[in-house]
Amino acid sequence: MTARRPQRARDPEARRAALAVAAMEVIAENGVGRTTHRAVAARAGLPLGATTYYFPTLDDLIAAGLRHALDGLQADLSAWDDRLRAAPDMAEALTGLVQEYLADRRQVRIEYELFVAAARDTALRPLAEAWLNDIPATLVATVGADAARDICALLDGCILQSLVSGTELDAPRLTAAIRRLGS
Amino acid sequence: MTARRPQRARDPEARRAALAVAAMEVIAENGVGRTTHRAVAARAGLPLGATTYYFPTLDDLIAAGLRHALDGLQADLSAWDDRLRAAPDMAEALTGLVQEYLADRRQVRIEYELFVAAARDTALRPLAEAWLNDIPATLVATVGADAARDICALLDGCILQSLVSGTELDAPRLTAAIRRLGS
DNA sequence: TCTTTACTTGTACGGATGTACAAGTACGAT
DNA sequence: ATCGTACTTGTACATCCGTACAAGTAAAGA
Repeated sequence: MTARRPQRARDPEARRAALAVAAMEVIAENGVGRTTHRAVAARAGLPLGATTYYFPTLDDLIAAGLRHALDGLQADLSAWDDRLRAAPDMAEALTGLVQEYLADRRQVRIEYELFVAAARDTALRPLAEAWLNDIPATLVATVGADAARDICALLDGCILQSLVSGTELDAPRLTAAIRRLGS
Repeated sequence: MTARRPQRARDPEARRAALAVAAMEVIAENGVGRTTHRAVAARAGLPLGATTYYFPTLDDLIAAGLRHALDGLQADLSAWDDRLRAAPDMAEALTGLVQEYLADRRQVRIEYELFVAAARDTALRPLAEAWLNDIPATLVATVGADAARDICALLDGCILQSLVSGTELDAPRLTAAIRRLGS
């Protein structure tokens, strides 16, 4: 209408990214189901209209948030792989990485939000599968594809337990369990 | 106001239960975040006002739905334990039970809805922990508390993978992994 | 310089939501 | 029989929702 307020500097790509980040944060705090245009816009410090301009529908906005989170996770995973390759003891190294990962509960919550959302909405399934199937190459090279998959399942289960209970990880126990599965 | 429609037979306890069941179903289909008074009432075939009469707030209604689901899960778990005790091969029996469990995706989705909701809302945490800590006694008796916990984590991870990917469980691989973890 | 296009922003609108509540009704206690 | 209480039900209301859109503005190309 009137638009008295002066326009800010134009930087479409930065806006798109800021909205994706804000969406990710809102999802982590409120869950996919309670993520709204307005909450994301407020979090990004942008007007409501910006959300619909860059993301035609709410599902697109949520998908962008989840995709952004996934990018971060995959970057983490790549760094993990490097550190695993250099580690003297793979099982201990893996346990340590999981402990680090668990330090930021926000990120962990997002991961499981994605899984649950994907279980219900098939459109999100490729996104979730991408993360679930992204197994450290070094792990595969060391223990084989099957054992690597088993170990990842074990880690997912342990992460879930820790996330829900809010308790710390039992590191020695996890290390021992990894050793049993990898051989 | 006018209430022209004739009242139905009174059965408060049945109503409360029907609402909990309906809430559980809506949560499984739409997720905790998209569960509303109206959706639950419609599902239960009851008027909107019934929901707020029996459950003062929406959170109470959702908690009732989750609690109801949890009761069902724990009954299943108890049945599992009986069958485990009678099974000749514990690892194979466990795998079979997981396969049966995965047959009803609706129930599985609810479980993970509960976990994710509990991760965000501490009020739900005791509920989620109750399920997570409910480990078959027979398993504990056979392999010890630590290994039993490891195995449960592995199962949770495998269930998650199957839920997200929509694929079947790799039964022989899971059986072998369980054997490795059970010292 | 003028025009076109891409971006920004405030507002509008039909509909859904959580919750409150008044009006009506069965049923046990007296 | 009547009375009180617990239950039932329809409706009201303020608020929030997704989305649409018109008005305004920068920047690039002619």
